[in-house]
Amino acid sequence: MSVLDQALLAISDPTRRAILGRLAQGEAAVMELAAPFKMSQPAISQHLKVLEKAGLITRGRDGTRRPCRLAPEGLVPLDAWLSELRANLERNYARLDDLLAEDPTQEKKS
Amino acid sequence: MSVLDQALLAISDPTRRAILGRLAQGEAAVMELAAPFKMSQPAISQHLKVLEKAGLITRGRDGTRRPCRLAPEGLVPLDAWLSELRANLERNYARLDDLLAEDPTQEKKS
DNA sequence: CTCTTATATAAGATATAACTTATGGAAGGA
DNA sequence: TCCTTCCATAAGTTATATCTTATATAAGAG
Repeated sequence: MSVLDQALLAISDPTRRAILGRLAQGEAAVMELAAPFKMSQPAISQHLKVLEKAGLITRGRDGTRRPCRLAPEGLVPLDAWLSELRANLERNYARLDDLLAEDPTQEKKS
Repeated sequence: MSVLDQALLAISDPTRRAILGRLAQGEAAVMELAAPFKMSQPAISQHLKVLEKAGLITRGRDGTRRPCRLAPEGLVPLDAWLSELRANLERNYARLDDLLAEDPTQEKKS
């Protein structure tokens, strides 16, 4: 599974998106991240593992706590994919515009 | 499952991303979309159903063919989420910068 | 070392995703 | 009408995601 697959699969889960949203406001440890949810702590730890593997967060050590930080670089492959998709889309639109701009009853060569 | 969940889950699959990539260059029917893959045609139809439910493609009818088109509006929720995440991140950075700009040995109020 | 706190891991249940093959349906051509 | 093409749906299989509870581990306090 590519890093892009992993990142997209990771953020397709609303719990994990909420976690990232929280981390965008500053680092937080597991208990703090788990607090807003009805889920068990192990469930949150598992979500964090998914986010870490996807390169979307990093984790440190502070005594017994494991503070998590958002890793914005993890979004780069997603940005790149979106950009490429849109660039191709634009090229397609431009091509269609060119076709319409030609006089269809007169011109024939590309 | 929210529309954002659906869109992200949809594009987390490399086959579906490839299909979207192909459609970015212009509309195409199912057989044409299936051609590059080793998968069966029903598998592609199922992927297309996922993309359609996620609002990422639309489908027409042209005789016996079902031409598919990219629906860029389907990416709007994703754009919105990414923007908000980054806006929060920026706010966080700005706040940290402010804290550092204060003289920590002298100032105390926020 | 013992106790506590914070977190990770293991094991297991359940749901869902992603394929397959087989079949059904819709539209056009002969 | 019959046949063919294009595509969708059904049913079944296998893999994986996402929880749960129970337990292990890591680090500091006393």
